[in-house]
Amino acid sequence: MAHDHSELLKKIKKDMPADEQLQDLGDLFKIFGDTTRIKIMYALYEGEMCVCAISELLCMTQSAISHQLKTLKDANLVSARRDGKEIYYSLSDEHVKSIIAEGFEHITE
Amino acid sequence: MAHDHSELLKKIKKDMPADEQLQDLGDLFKIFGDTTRIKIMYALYEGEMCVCAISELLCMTQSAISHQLKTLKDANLVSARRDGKEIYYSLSDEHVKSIIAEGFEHITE
DNA sequence: TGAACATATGAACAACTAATCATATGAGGA
DNA sequence: TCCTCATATGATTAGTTGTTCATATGTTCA
Repeated sequence: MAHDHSELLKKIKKDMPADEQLQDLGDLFKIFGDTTRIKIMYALYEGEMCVCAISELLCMTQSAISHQLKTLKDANLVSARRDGKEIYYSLSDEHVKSIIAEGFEHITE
Repeated sequence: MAHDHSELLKKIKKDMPADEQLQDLGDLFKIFGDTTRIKIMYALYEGEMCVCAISELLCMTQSAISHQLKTLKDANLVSARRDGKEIYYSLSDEHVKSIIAEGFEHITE
């Protein structure tokens, strides 16, 4: 197994977050790693929208959007509120925007 | 196709980034959406490391690590430098850290 | 030059994911 | 109560992804 790294590895292991946190972090970014979901989150930047408005905006079926909204909701990235027949979704917190903003900085340089 | 949203949609479409950028953004986050890659990037927080040190740290095969390093390199998230037989990888820029930091904030609240 | 070491790479496969289709749930109005 | 509209959900499937295995490339040293 190659030359000796034990000194370096010992130090790095100390500073690394726990495996479970790294897993959660990966799971979080996985959710941002889909264009449809990114678009949904962007659409909600200015405020809440009902499902059919989102699906019209993205030119995708209501079912596809609903599935993705469920994913986003399960990850606590969006929240839902019912008003009559419609259900309005909105961003859960400001983290969504700041995460996207950081990503944006990287691709536009 | 449901009730009328044209006013709202028109406004939102104006403020949305171009499709291509949203695609790039999704592709970027997709790379962060894997625990192995997250761990590699974290390992490089303190400085460069050679491939076999990383594979030893993560207890994974050299091949698996090499494949992931290629993914990271293709996305300009890490850079490589050869020194003799070894190849040392390091983070390409500070964006990596700030993106991860933002994600971390979300999961630790 | 040849052996040993470090890394890269292509093919193959299992696991996962996102969209689709069909259908279920749930609310409002006639 | 029945019909319609808005949304949710389960099953299926095509496409994608991460790891493994085998092997290739490239460097050092004797």
